[in-house]
This record gives sequence, C-alpha cells and structure tokens, in this order.
Amino acid sequence: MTVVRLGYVAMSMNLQNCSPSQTMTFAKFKTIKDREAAIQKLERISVSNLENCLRLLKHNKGNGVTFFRFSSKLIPLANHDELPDWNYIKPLKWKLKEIGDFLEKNPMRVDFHPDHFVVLTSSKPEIINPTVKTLRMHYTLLKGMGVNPEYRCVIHVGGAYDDKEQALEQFIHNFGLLPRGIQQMIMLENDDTTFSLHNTLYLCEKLSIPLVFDYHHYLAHHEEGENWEEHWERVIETWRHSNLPLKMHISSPRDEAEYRAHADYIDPSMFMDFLTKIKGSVDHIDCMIEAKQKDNALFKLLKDMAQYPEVEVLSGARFKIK
DNA sequence: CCAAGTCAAGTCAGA
DNA sequence: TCTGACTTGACTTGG
Repeated sequence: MTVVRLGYVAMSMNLQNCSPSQTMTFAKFKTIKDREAAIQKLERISVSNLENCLRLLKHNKGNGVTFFRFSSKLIPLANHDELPDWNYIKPLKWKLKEIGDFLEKNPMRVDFHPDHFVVLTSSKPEIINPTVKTLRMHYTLLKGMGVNPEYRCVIHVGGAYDDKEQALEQFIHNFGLLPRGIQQMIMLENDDTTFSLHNTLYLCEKLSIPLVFDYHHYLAHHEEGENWEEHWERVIETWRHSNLPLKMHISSPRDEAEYRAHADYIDPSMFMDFLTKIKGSVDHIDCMIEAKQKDNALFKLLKDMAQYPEVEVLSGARFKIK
C-alpha cells in the first residue's frame, strides 16, 4: 500500500489576477530615468507576487491541496548583473513572514524549481556565479518564510558540452564548493535530452542528493537498455536522509509530434501503470503535476484516480493505492 | 483592444 | 562562429 499526494506548479487556473510571476524587463527598467523609482517599482511587483503566492496557498487550503511549487520568478531582475547592490529581501521580509506564518498554521510541502539557467556542470565563472546567486536567492526566500531549506529546490544537472563524463565530474567539483546549506537544499531531476536517470543517479549517490524522478523525461530520453524499474530501489535510497517523502514529477506528452511538451492534463492510465509498478515500495510518495492546466489538472487526476477500485481518496489531495 | 513580438539568464543543433 | 529552437507566462508594442 502506498499513499500518493498530488501537487501542482506555481499558479492557479481558478484565481483571477493572481500571478506570482509578474515581472519587469530589464529593457523597461532602463527606460525609467529615476533609478530609485525603478527599484521601488521592482519591489512593488515583488510584494505583489508574494501576496499572490499567499492567495495561492489559501486557495490550496480551501481545496485540500498540501503540496505546491512556488514560482521562481517572484523577484524580477533579482540576480541581474546591473543591480548588484539591490537588497531585494529587506522590503519583502514582512511579506515572507506572513507566508511563513500561514504555512506554520497550515502545513504544506512547498518547494522551488528554478529553470534551466541554473547550471552546475560549467567550468566558467560567468555561468557558475549567477547559478550560485540564484540558488542563494531561493535559500534566502525559504529562510525568510521560516521553511527548512533542506531538499526544497529541484534543479537539472546542466549542459554536457560534448563530454558528459567530464560534465558530471565538473558538477561534483562545483557542488563541493557550495555552502553546506545550499548543498542540502538541492534535489536533482533526470532530464529529457541529456542526463538520463542513470547519469543523475550517479551524481545523487555520490553526493547524497535526493533524486526527483521525472517519468515523462525518462520516457522521452533514456539510454539503450536502460530500464527505470531496475533503478527504482536506488532512487528510493537517495531519499533515506530526507524527512520528506520521495518526490516525483508527473506529466503527459502533449502528442506524438511534440512528445516532450506538457499536455493540458495527466493521462490517468499512464499514471496508474506507473503506480502499479511501484506501489508498496514506499509508504508515501509526492507527485508534482506538471500540466498546462495546473491545479485543474490536479483536480481532474484525483477524480480520475477515484474511479479505480484499488484507489481510496484521502484528504489533502491524497489517495491510497492498495 | 487585441494580437504578435519580445524578454536576463543557457545549451544545442545546424547552417 | 553564429543563429534559431527550445519553452514559458507575462510584458510590450504595433496595428
């Protein structure tokens, strides 16, 4: 028996004017003559993004959702080269605390997934420095919310630069240079073009990083003869130091032509096939739904799963599978 | 007012 | 060596 919890990403299809990812382009920033005013505008946008984040958490509470990924675009231009002196956290402290207070009263698993500009396989300082800066921002936001940063930030392995082995070793080298708190914040995901489950496991085992298995990515990209089921126990093992349940990403291909793109909803039979293979191997598993229809995809999947006789729906957008 | 083009950032394939 | 695709929601600009 396994308890499965569903989560969704960053925004809701049911809330109006509630984007947590409002932004200002750097081109626009430059057109504002008064730099102080421009920065204040950035700060207003950031506060509004956090406010919308809190609304999303309340929406989650109201709908029994207890697993959620924050937008990584909460603070526009946070790591931009030409704003090195901007202390963006200071004006946000009170808002972060508000979110933290809410989370304390209403426990939810929350995390981040910065996009592909975070690259730890590079040997170039101009790539590594912004990468570390971005990771540090995520760490600071979590701290500001009073959320334990341990295993809260999923990243991809990075680029291969024509030499996958070398890139993996470079990742190990770079990872070793990170502050301990940031190391412990990281989870690694197998990607759909370059670093397979097998490659990612190599890093996770070597560096004690939990592996977030992306089943869709695996289907889109795996090595000749590579079979995820043979590696499943190893994936579980990467989570042994974690207080949080094993985490996965779930999405369905849009169609054959655009196989790697995310569909609007999750195909329940594909999901069920997967769960049938792993049920019993872990007590709890958290599945982050990556679908165009966001929270609506979660609600639909929960409904679809309820149709299976071996499934019993629980509170908290969870279900038990016998 | 709506639609199309653009946006900080990286990597990779292909010309 | 350089350009466009990749992918994405929101912003920005053009009609």
